[in-house]
Amino acid sequence: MEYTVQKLAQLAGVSSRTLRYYDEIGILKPARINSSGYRIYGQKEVDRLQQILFYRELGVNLETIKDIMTSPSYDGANALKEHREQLLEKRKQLDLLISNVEKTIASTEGRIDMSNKEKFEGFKKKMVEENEQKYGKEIREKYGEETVNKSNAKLLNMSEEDYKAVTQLEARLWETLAEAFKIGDPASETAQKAADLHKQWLTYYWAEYSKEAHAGLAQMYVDDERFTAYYDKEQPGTAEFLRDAIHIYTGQK
Amino acid sequence: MEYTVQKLAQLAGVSSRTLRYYDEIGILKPARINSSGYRIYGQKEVDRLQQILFYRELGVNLETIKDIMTSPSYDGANALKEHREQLLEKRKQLDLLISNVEKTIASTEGRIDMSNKEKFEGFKKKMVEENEQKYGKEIREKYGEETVNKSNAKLLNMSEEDYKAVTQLEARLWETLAEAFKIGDPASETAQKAADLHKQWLTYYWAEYSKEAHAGLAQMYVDDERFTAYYDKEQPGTAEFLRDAIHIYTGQK
DNA sequence: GATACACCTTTACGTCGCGTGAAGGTCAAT
DNA sequence: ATTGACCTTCACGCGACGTAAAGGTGTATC
Repeated sequence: MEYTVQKLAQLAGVSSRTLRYYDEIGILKPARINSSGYRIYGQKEVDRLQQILFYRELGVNLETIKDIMTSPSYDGANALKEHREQLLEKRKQLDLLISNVEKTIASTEGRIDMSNKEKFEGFKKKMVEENEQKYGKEIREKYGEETVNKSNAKLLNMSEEDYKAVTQLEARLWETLAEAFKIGDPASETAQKAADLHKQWLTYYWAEYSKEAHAGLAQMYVDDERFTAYYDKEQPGTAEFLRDAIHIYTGQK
Repeated sequence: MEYTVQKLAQLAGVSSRTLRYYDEIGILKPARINSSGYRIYGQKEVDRLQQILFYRELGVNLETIKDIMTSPSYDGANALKEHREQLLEKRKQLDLLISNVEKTIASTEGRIDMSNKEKFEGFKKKMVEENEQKYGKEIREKYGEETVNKSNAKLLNMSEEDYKAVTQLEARLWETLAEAFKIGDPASETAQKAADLHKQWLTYYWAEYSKEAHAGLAQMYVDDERFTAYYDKEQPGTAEFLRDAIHIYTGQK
């Protein structure tokens, strides 16, 4: 079965403009162009569009969708399983919102008390996800598409549980780093502990860890003002110190 | 408890830019501006922001949110009840998508057959809603904010069931209209039946029906080329015929 | 073959809801 | 006074299309 633009648009519930745009940006090319110059889509494109719409529904931007789906490691069957997991996550968030609105109703009726913080339960999760997407972009600019495609795919799998774990890792990293800085030796046991915590933190963002990449990222913390500022905010010199500790940890120095 | 921009932004999980933008477009004004020119938000604004975020979560554009919330008939407690209903609807749609992805997985594993149409179940609903929002805008341009605010509020309450009913009404309207046109008399029983069906169709979009508004809309069908084209697509002259039938129905002629 | 209508193409400008940054002011702790 | 966090306004840019113009194609009907 073949489809021209409007036929496929109607089938999928998108606009023909969307399909032309997707062709233009290379995310969904037609199977062929007929003698009149018309786009002709086939079964493969139907299935691909479905996947795109799932990613879109999950809030993934088109550039990232394209990266993921053009990666050699992309596997349609696995992607579907991931979509399912993400959709279940999304439903959890929606359940949070439903619970929130029900509590708010009870609160306005004077049945319960509700803090201002609770009033935004379920909305906040979104912001966290957006920040994580943004951070992924920073890494891309430094390390290229291949690494980041993988990390984005992994990123989308991060559960609430993982997120908590990451947050805790980060907190421990800061503590350990501050302590190690006081000791003053990037080779100390404490500093090496910090480097290890940093590695563990990274494994939540990187699908594959390598010492080279770790060392390179540490160098970036010192070379890039924004990262330096971030790490030095509590104690100037922290970015350099962490870079040194990581270089020792990874055997680059 | 009072909040400056960042405090409220953090509480709610939005950006400070968002809050400034909301002030700028008049959707969420601060309680006051302090002597330094800083925006200061209070409890009322916290609650209002929560409502805005619920509407936003439900896909309502900011202009419409503003209209709804500034309408004299706006009632925060009722809005919360509506949010709840809409969120439950949204969950139904999400369940459709989850069901879809599960079926697609089963299909790729060869366990079931799945049509291309089924592959887009759950995505299509969205497009319908978007079209309805757009249509609401058409009416606004002709009838002003007051009527449309109410119709938008009603629009958001439209359930799947209502939607089906509307679709069926529309189908019957077209049938009856075609039949009445053949008879050729806008005063005929059939034509009056069509006008009545049209009224019933309208009650899904208008919170309040009036004969004047109905007659005015019918005139608009003839005056505005786009509506005329829509009604004349199967039989030229249909827009005028329907206008006449409605004028008789509403006693305007 | 001509006509009408629905659909196709490309090009191009615009919209919405912010994100980002610049330039400069304010607050609070040291 | 200094520093760092936060505030303001202004302004440009972005992603994902929506809309329209100008012109070509397919199909049914006369």
